[in-house]
Amino acid sequence: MTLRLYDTATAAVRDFEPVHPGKVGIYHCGLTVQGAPHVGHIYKEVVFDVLRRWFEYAGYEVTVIANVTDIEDKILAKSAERGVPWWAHAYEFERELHWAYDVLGCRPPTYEPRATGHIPEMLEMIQQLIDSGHAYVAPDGSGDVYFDVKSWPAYGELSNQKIDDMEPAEDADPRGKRDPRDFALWKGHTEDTPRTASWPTPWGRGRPGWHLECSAMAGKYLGTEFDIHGGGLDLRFPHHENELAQSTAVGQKFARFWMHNALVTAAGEKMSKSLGNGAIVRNVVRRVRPIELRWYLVQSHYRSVVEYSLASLEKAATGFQRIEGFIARATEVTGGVEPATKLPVEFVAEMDNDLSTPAAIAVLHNTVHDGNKLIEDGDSPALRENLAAVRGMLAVLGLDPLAEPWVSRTGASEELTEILDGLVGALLEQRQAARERKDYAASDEIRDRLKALGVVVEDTPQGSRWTIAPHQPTEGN
RNA sequence: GGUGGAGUGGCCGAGAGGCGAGGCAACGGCCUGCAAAGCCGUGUACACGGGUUCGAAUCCCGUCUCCACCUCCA
Repeated sequence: MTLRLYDTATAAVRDFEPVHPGKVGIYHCGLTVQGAPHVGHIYKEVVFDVLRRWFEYAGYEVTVIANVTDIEDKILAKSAERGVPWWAHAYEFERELHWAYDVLGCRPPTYEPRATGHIPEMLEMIQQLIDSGHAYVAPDGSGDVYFDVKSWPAYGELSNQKIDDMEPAEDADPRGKRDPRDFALWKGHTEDTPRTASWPTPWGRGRPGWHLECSAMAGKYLGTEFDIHGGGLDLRFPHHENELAQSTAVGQKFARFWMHNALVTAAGEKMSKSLGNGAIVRNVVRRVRPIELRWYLVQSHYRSVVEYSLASLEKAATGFQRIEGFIARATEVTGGVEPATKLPVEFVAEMDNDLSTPAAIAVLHNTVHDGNKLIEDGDSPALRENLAAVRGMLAVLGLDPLAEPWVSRTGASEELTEILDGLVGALLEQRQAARERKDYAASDEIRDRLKALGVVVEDTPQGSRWTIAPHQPTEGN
């Protein structure tokens, strides 16, 4: 069974064949660091983190490049509004973004180039495009440089559109464009933006057009032909279309596969359209644990829209707790096992099938179900194998609760955990004594008081065990 | 106007011509002092109208609704 992936450019699932055997190069468009990331932003990162882990499971050496767009019109506008330098604004949200990636258990890319760090590469590319007749300096003296879409017959190939059918931007200022559909490679400096947001070029001072940075950086770090280019579906056009045009116009083969994750909606609308803070990652992880948010996102197929709501998120969290409960109990019974490095064939088949995480998760659930039955007979080789498989499957999704980063985020130091274990243990001994003398009022009171503190007590044939409730109860929605 | 995608049981969410994915919730049972957890069982869902077929959620035709993109977006 080979890995098959959906390619937006050809609108079909096909076998993945690496450019270089045993290696994979992935470029995915990072974020424009203009504001606090919401669930939709983080979805892209989770999707590509799972893809990367899956390639690694298959034994590939993976290089992941994800850019940071740190100079762009919105950044200039928003920073001006706040009265903060644009670079401080960008950096603040770059850090916020990294925090969000990290808290969701997304491993950092191999490298994360910033647009402002690649101006020379962009200028070189612009010159090549001008020399080959695919770009022109605006005749209005603005310093703008545009890509000439009419000069590139393949333009529209990625999004399957014909130039003549496209609706020209209504409100956009045509400035010095030959055709309204031409797009900016470089934007000439204007007096209403800070001079620090401009760089010298042969065509005058200015700043990068949005699309060019990705072409320049993908080529620099992954080569003129690489395996996968990804991003949110909303980037397909114009961003990725334009990247493709630029890069192929300078003679590169560029990406073999284009992968686009579906968007996250809230109340039926694309998340970035619906304002409000409810979906900002930093706020969401106050309601559910980050691992539960990740689980929720991994539960749907990456090409299906995720209709976000706190209610469905909390239900998903309950489902994950079932799995965690099994892992905790099975680990107690077996003394713990390492996650499997060879996963169940059904799971592998689903993941190989264009990352069918929902079906793969069904396999995971079935395995947990079997494990819950095995656990009744105590420790056994079958149970160990089962637990290893469950953890292995979760690991590849970035969700093994006993692996980093989750395991070290229990929130308490080892000393405190020991103290707590001692205290709860003492109470449980008292409760057990009460139960033995059939003083159930006393025994239930201990259990109730612990529960009120967030400590859940369960009686098992092996004795009473306690766990900390996964999250503080939330009131309302 | 152009290009794509979606509508599945109370909820979430796969599947893409024939054996009831899976989860959450609910109900009954087992276990338990009672719980919790787990296990066993309970469901006749595929937007609507036609058609093709022995057989359609899946294919075809038509209709409705929703979403995304068309140079700011993950």
